[in-house]
Amino acid sequence: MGRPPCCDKVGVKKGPWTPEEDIILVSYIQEHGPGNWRSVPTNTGLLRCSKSCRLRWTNYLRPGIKRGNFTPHEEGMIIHLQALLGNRWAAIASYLPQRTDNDIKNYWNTHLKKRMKKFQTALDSSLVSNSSSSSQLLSKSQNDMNSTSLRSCSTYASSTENISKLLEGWMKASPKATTLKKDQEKEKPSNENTNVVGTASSQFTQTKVEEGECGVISHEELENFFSFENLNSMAWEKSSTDSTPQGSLSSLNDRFGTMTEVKERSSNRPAYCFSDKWILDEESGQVEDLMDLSLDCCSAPIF
DNA sequence: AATAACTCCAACCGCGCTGCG
DNA sequence: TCGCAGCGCGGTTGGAGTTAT
Repeated sequence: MGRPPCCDKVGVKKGPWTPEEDIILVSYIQEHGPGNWRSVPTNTGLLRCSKSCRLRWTNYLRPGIKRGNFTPHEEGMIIHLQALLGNRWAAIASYLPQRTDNDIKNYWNTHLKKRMKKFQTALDSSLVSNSSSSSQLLSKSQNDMNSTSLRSCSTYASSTENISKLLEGWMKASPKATTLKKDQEKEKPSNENTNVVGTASSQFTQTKVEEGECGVISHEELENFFSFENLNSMAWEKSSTDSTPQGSLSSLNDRFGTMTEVKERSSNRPAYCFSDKWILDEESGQVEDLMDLSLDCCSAPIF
């Protein structure tokens, strides 16, 4: 039943990629550009399935990928976006242009989810006892945040970075790359914030705009939705109910209908929807504001 | 020093969506 | 309209590395 695995073929290699394989893949993509993954294994002689090639490229070899060292700001973005979008890692990743969905997903699962859970427990007990230990909580949580974000990453990543750097040089020189860049440029909304967010973000923005995700939502509704109370309750809901996106996403759906419904309802698409703007605005400091707000509101930090 | 327990992340798997013939 | 191929996404896993005992 179901589709047979794409890597079922005998002779298809699995497991970690070697630098040699990376070079072969990168060279091929340099020549032909990313895409048409089906033909990659046959044309390169790599004993990998197309899926594996695509994954390796998108998650590690693609130029411009930043690895390890999530900044507190990035963490804040992830936490808010996760609360807002649920486990839609690709969507979240589009707001963090240098991070891959896999990276964000891993980081959430290994660091942030635990921390949120831990914090919620602490918050619950502090609310019950109505103690005034919030400042201690804050400093501890902040220390935790800082120490984790200072951690570095895998060993092979460095050689991957080298390949990426080599590739960046090619991206600048290659006419294909220029075309690609142009295409991405076209997707950029004409908003001054875009220079911060980058192409991946604009891609998502466009996707969202195409979906008409926000077109029918009133500004007021969204402001209510993004109010601290909602953000917080969603975040806590989320962190306490395993990893299903239902908590926050269903909140969204309850209020605004499913993506499909919204898509169906909307044909007039704003260049920017409110949630985009809100998130983009975070780049200029709203995350910090919200964090401050959270302290004021319930005497307890988000992290 | 040995090893058990734990953490982290690269890679895999399966499913859904989309486009095409 | 249907079936298939290709691609993208999210969940899960395996194993290397790290820490605790």
